[in-house]
Amino acid sequence: MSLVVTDTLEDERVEFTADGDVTLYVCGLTVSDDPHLGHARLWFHADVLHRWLDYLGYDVRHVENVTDVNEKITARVGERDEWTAERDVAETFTATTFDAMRGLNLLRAEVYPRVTEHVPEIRDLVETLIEKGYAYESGGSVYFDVTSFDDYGKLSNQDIDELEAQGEPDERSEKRNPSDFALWKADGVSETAAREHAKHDHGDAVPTGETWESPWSEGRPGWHVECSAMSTTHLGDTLDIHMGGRDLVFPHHENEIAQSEAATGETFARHWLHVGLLAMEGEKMSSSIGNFWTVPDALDELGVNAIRTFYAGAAYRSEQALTEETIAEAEERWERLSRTYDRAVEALDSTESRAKAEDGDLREAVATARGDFAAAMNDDLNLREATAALLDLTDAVNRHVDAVDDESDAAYDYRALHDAVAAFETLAGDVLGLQFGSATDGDVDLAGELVDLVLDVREAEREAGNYGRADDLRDALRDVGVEIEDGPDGATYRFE
RNA sequence: GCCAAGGUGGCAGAGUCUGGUCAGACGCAGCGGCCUGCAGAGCCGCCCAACGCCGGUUCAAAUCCGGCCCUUGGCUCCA
Repeated sequence: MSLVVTDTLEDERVEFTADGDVTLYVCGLTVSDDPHLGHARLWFHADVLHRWLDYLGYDVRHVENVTDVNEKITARVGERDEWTAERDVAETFTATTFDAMRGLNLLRAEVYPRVTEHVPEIRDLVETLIEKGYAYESGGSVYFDVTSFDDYGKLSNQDIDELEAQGEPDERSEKRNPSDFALWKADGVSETAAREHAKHDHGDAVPTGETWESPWSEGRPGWHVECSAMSTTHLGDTLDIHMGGRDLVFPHHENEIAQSEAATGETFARHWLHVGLLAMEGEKMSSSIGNFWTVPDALDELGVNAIRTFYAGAAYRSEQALTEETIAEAEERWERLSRTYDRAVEALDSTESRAKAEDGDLREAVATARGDFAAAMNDDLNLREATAALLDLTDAVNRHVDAVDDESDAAYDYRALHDAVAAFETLAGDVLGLQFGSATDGDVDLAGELVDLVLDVREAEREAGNYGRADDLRDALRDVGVEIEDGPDGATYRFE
């Protein structure tokens, strides 16, 4: 059973194969603002792919770029007092991006290359393209001649003759063909661009951004060439997997292929995986239209596990709807997994747990869940099916624990529960990146002891028949985020 | 206008490559039951019902072919 993925270039499902190493390049993001849940969807799916490849035994070399040279970044210079240059803005949002990534429990990439660090490699690549006849200098800028690269359009099925002119009017006049794209741009950011993208009024002090020396002009790298230069620098001429948002297929990824393959003569990426966009109430999740939910806000409100469970609710290649309903569903699914995990661990630790007890149904359910999970993951990373396999296992665990609780002389099947817990930890934990168990820091320990005290009081009230008083205590605890559940062996609680 | 991805039950979301075994699994919402002082959690059962529209091919079409409608993304550096 091997991994099958949907490859945009082949336009079909293909079997993924690689020798021991896998190189994975992900088009990260432009650090011009706080990242939102749309960006995080790509990160999540790249992360789960990375985790699944790890699980399959590959050695994954994962690189994710950070674009820190951009008109939108420049446009924000001066918006805060400490933002005196493009780099200041970029540093602020690079930091919030890394915080967000850590908060989402993403595996670290091997490298997060930044454009500002790779200008020499970018210049070299542009020079190579000029030498080989694929690019030309014009007015201090350098453009890629799309008619010189026969395969141009193969990823997005674009026809050069059908494409409309790209770029500003003054840029178009410098180009040989309307669809030629810039590899190097003379001068800094234009005043119109800086004003257009700005969220504040620049007045007379319009920032122009950073510029670098080059054989053609003092200027800035083009918008597509950075990914070609950085991926090749860190992962070599041919990538195993290139991942990105579907909105980048054209022109960004198309242009990356043209630049890289023209320069090296090698296949740039063996597989192209594109993640569908996140739709928020029918609208694309984008900072430009205002319905904007940042990762830090979402982490505060929902927590990492509900967010990751939400993303696991739809295939990477499909669009996914972000609505109150779909978020609520994800929270329920996560709660169910988490509660069952806690219940299994508790049963495992209890004195009712026996090495010789045996529940054949539970043992079979664990094996089935593992098999179904792997089959779903290999089937183009079908995360909803994979999660369903885990939820089937929750049924079996709960049935087992219920059955034992109902009979005073029965015992938990230690071995089966141990297997079930291990399956949750490996598949939901390691592969899906969910984090079981509540925090165990000092604050929570103290809170737990206090809750126990309140529960003792409540139990006394219940025994005295003062149910109204008992319910008041339960409601009060819920108000501060502690959920009480009465069970056969007394009340248990969970921190929400 | 051109390119791309989609349109499946109340919601969400597989299946389309390889026509029949699947209109599947899981979850949410809803209904009934067990359990419970009540609630929650958990378990069991139910949920009559959906393949955008029109035509074609076929013994057989969600699936193949043709046309049309609609949504989203891209063609202005946006995951």
